[in-house]
Amino acid sequence: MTQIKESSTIQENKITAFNECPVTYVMEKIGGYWKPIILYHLLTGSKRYSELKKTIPAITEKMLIQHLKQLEADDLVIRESRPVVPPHVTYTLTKAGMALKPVMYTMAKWAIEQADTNAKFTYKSLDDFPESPTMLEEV
Amino acid sequence: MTQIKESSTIQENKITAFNECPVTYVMEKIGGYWKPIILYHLLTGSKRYSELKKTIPAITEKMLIQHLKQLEADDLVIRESRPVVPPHVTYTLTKAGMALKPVMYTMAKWAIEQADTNAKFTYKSLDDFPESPTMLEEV
DNA sequence: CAGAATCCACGCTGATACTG
DNA sequence: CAGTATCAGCGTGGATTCTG
Repeated sequence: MTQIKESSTIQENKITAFNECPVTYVMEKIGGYWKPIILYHLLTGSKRYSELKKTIPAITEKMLIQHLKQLEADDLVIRESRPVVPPHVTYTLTKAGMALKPVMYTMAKWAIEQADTNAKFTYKSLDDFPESPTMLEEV
Repeated sequence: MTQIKESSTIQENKITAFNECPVTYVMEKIGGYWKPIILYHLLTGSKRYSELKKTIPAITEKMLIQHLKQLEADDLVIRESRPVVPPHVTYTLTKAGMALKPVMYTMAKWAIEQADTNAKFTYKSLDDFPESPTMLEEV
């Protein structure tokens, strides 16, 4: 799954920025084309692998698996597999993953404010965002 | 300065995610190793090019210029150059750039909460974050 | 059903050298 | 002082094929 080499200058700088800048830290966790979308869908509750694939048709299996693995390694999601035939795997957000909700909400709010004239964001709008009473209070 | 080709599948998907997902939209604006750091320093007020370079020693000139140009193209910073010798160029945040403050604050807060045991983030902590009375209220 | 493995193209980043 | 130009390396994402 495309291992990351630990050497090389670019990784050095990545790690440096990662350690120095909390914003970069967040980017590393939820960056990439698909991670926000995956997280978004998991915010509404646990999902099976096939459900995620169905909900995000454009994503390739490799990308879905890869990002899910990264999210799992980052302790943002929990993978539960039942050793049955056919396989049954569900993905659930951890507490840290749930705590991302206000972060993503804040980002989404800014994005929509800045780009409201363009009427973009067919995928997610603030209205689509999963409701949570604690979501705004905790910010 | 490394033009982006408008074709290719990867850019297609990038644009798709960009249009569909506001979180990705934000990432595109403030993503990259250095942009958050640059923005962070500009949050404290306008800076000259040489000041930025001095404050962020690890960055190469190319990366600094490149990211500043992108930030300018994204209407996050304003570049003001005085046609004198020696050149005098200052960079200032736009309103949209200033509006990123609560976004970055929220992200930083999450990052620090998740990683507090590691005592990371020598560069920025919540204490270092520029104070602003409107910052928390608007969120 | 839920992956794993391989191959390859693209663009980002960095190093170095040069300029008005 | 404030940039530009060029070159090369690396990692990421995509397409395809295969498996328990």
